[in-house]
Amino acid sequence: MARKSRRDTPQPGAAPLPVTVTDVAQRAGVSPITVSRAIHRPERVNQATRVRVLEVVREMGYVPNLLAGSLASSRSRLVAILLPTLTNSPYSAVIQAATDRLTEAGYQALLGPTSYSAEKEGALLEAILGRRPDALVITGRLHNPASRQRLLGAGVPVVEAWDLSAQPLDIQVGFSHEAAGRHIADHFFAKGVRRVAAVSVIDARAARRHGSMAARLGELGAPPVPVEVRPLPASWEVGRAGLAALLARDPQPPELVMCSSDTVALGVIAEAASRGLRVPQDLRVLGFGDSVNGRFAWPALSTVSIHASAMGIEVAEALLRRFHGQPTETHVDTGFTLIERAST
Amino acid sequence: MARKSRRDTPQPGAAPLPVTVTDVAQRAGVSPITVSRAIHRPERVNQATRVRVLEVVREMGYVPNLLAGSLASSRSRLVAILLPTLTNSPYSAVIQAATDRLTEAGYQALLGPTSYSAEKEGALLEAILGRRPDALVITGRLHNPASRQRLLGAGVPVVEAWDLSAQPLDIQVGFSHEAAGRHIADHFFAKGVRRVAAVSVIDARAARRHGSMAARLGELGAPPVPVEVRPLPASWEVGRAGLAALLARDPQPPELVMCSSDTVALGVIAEAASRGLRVPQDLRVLGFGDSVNGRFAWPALSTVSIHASAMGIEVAEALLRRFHGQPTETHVDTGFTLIERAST
DNA sequence: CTGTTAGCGCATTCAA
DNA sequence: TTGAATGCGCTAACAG
Repeated sequence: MARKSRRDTPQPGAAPLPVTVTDVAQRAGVSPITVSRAIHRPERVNQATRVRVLEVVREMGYVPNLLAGSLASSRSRLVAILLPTLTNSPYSAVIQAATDRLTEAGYQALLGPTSYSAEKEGALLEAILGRRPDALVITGRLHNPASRQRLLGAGVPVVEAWDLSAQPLDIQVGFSHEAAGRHIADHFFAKGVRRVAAVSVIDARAARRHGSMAARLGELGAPPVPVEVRPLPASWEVGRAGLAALLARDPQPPELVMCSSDTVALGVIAEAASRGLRVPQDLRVLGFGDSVNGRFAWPALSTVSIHASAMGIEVAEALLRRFHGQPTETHVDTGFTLIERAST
Repeated sequence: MARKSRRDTPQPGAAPLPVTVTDVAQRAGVSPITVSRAIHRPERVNQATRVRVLEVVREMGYVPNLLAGSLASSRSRLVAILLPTLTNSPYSAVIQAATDRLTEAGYQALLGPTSYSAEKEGALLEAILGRRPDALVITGRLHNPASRQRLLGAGVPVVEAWDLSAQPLDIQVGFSHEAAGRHIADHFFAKGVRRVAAVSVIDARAARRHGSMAARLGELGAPPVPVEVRPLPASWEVGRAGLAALLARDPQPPELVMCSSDTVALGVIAEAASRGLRVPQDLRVLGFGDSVNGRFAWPALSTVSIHASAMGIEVAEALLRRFHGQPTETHVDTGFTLIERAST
């Protein structure tokens, strides 16, 4: 025979069974569905009934089982967010903001770190899709192209956050690296800066930035931009060695060094200091990301801020609109801001 | 009448319904339970059957609905991890390691940022418990004491990660701030260091560390330890102002400045540099957390490393043991290591 | 080794 | 405004 309900014969020694709608309903003298409504659609329940039911809910410590609720309603109120890693993620501020907003709206974030082999990425995706999230947010890149296909087939809204690229899966929220590069060129050219160099780690996005900057400077008539590219990870050492290499090529320091990140920029500043070069008088330094300054209060680092909070909120808002059946734009540019501090 | 199955009359225009066990079972010519077993307990299924079923699974792109599975089995394979915030969390490395290990073992991490009002913390907990996690991991502190009660009542294993405190909820994995303080005292005293000062943000844990260090130094016969305590957040500025204040009190620099974090320590180093004090020749500087060096390759910062990865793995292992019904220690000390770099 | 039966806890649908 | 019946998709328990 099949199993009998665990609730039929309450074992004395057994662990206390979690309270269910039915338990609450019995105590309150109503049907289970009325309890459900009292919680989720209070306006559709008679005031007196509602008060009584909610009182029982409180005193019994009832916590609705969202697994059951999700299964029954086919809405999990779960938004899965893929990110490369929890530590040192440039996306964490975006994710934090998105999570906050989604939480307000009654959704929960399910975070999935993808920084494994492309093979394990598949397993992760499977595990995530198995929870039937109402949407997916991707930050960083998917290693496995098959994963993209799988997402498309899942019939779930997908937001790609951070940068705007050519092949959107569904919704994109981010900024344009090319626009950032051009903006930097225009800004400093207008200030009279001509001789510009770049120090960067090996990174396709960083390359798009300094590539666009160099191209724009070329259009404006500035001299070519020497670029020092060095292997990951981004560290102070990259900046130090980068500036050293630039100066080895040409002893006259550039007027501006554009860096692939704030961390690298700090290294450039350190190297400049050790050579007696004053920042910004002798050498301007531009970082990227505004990820360092807030934490370390370094006054001499200019940077490009990418509006992480605004971006996260846009991610959430776009999804909420989609959930509510409202029309959704597929391309949200949250822009960036060039922040000048003492160094420039 | 009650609703009819959505599957009864497949609407032509409707979204494609997700594949279910039943769909797979029919195609493979077996019963649903056999499909379930082929996936989760392959060893209990005939080789030929299994191969055939898994083939159908693949070709139909079947992704098991974990909501339904969890509901039926009362095991969600979800481990909820509470953390203060995603950004700049000192716990992120611990969480990353724990998540990795849990993922390997077939569990998923559900992250919940608690950095809201104590009131919202209750709502977050409710939302999390509603997913019926198999365990909870807490990093940082719960704002609301009522939350602790709620957790105890939930009948779910709880791990408190990071530090060892007096009142364990269930399992604790971490290190002792007092032991760290004493270790620092013993270590530097043995090296002949006597005049020690501390710069710290307002933080109970940091206070436990420098308090223990000062007490131990007192026992050893060293002079009293002046302490500069400043408001959060921890920044370079704290370290700069802290050292300046110490030197204002006593122009002769201490032999060692113990800082509440690496960030603060970098500020002390910067301030020392600006005053022409050599680190470590004139002044040794000790940070805490080893959170900065890996990213910024700063060679002159000694620190206390708290073994975040090991800690995260211990968190996961403790839970896995508990899940498997094995005896669980309630107090795992993952220790710390004093890392000396050029600055000391 | 495989199948049958029933139930996990809730929300949807329809009826009263 | 409230309730009854039923199904969401899966797995535990037992029978064969």
